[in-house]
Amino acid sequence: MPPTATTPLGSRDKLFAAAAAEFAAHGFAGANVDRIARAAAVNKAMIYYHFESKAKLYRQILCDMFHAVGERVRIVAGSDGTPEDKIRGFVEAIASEAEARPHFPPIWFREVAEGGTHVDEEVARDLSGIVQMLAGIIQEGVGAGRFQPVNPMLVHGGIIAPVMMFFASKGLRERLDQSGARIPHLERQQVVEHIQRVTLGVLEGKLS
Amino acid sequence: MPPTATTPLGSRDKLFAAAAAEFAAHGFAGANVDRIARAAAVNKAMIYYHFESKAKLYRQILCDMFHAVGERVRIVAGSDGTPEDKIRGFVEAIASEAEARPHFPPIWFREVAEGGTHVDEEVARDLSGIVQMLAGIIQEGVGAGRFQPVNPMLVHGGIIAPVMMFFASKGLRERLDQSGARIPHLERQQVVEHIQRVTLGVLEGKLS
DNA sequence: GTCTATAAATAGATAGAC
DNA sequence: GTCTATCTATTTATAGAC
Repeated sequence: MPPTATTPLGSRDKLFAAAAAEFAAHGFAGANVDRIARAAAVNKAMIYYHFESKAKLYRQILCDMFHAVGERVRIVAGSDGTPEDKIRGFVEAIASEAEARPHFPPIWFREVAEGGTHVDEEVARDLSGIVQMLAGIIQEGVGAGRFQPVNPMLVHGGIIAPVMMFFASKGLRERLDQSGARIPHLERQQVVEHIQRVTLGVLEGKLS
Repeated sequence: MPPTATTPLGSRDKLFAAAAAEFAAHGFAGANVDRIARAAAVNKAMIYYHFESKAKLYRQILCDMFHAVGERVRIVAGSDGTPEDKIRGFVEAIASEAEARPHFPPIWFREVAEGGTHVDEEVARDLSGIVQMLAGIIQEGVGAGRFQPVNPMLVHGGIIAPVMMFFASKGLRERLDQSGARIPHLERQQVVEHIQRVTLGVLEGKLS
């Protein structure tokens, strides 16, 4: 049972949240269970009581992350809007999931860098499901004569990569700012709208 | 003196190459100096002889990486092609640097995820220099009446993110393939040309 | 469910011979 | 420049009391 306004966070949930932040900031290998326990204000032994090991805890977080994104995308793909609406909805879904779980973009970047070492069958299904659903939206648009056929992986990369990069690089951009680098500022809404427009432009064949 | 066809790799260069691969695969914290030494077929103590510490070795690799990319981009920005040529050249430069140094995309993703913890002043200069040069190319195109003014960071993210993602996710895509996920295949050239076309479309105002 | 104390393994780093 | 042996700190994990 997830915590609500009336049920305070139990030790399990507090550890889960602290671990997500720790893994995002330091990666799997760099994450420290003592630090997780301290941040959660829960005894370290509780990690092993609830999650069995650092690795299983990490996998749990990965699973939760991609399951949530998959569900969110499923709603968009299954809605009754136009293909254009669904593309916009897909971009917005990824962005708002990234915002709701700040650990999502950094953990995903690290997982990509690591070649998906920790990606088990369940996560793999969620991941490919997301691509399949995007491919379905494109197919729908093509069938309706509104989209050009474009390799779904090109479209996928054109959305996921910059959205994740925007959120994951927040810390680095601030750091560069303080180093005196005059990097133009970016706003969330600006980025989302840009990617929506570009993706639709690609699919509607405005670039040829 | 860098190694050439006639000068075989010294222990320093062998360690450098092995370390780059190790950091790419496991991250800074996850990298293991014993493994680096073994992969380089060089004694572990030589790491400390040549580089002083694991951290300094890592910074050296970061520096080298961004310095090379910066130089490459400088050549493109300073060439005498049209702004369109330079945009295409910029994309190609990033892609071919990523290909020449397979450790570049994964290390960069990890560094972004970590908020640039290991980014020192020198690397910060190279990084912001790359953005400035891209901004300069855009400005040039705007001045010539060929480009619309677009926030350089939007353009930058639209290039760097998907190019890095394409190269960094190679291992993960293979992994998903073997998990039975039917993910469409992507070819390097296809990706580069797509991003070139999209970026020019954005700058030439084809999307409004 | 929670906590203390500690086992057991790993890994960064160095001394010192050659 | 290279190598062996080793020191030391860190860290995952568990046993066992409450």
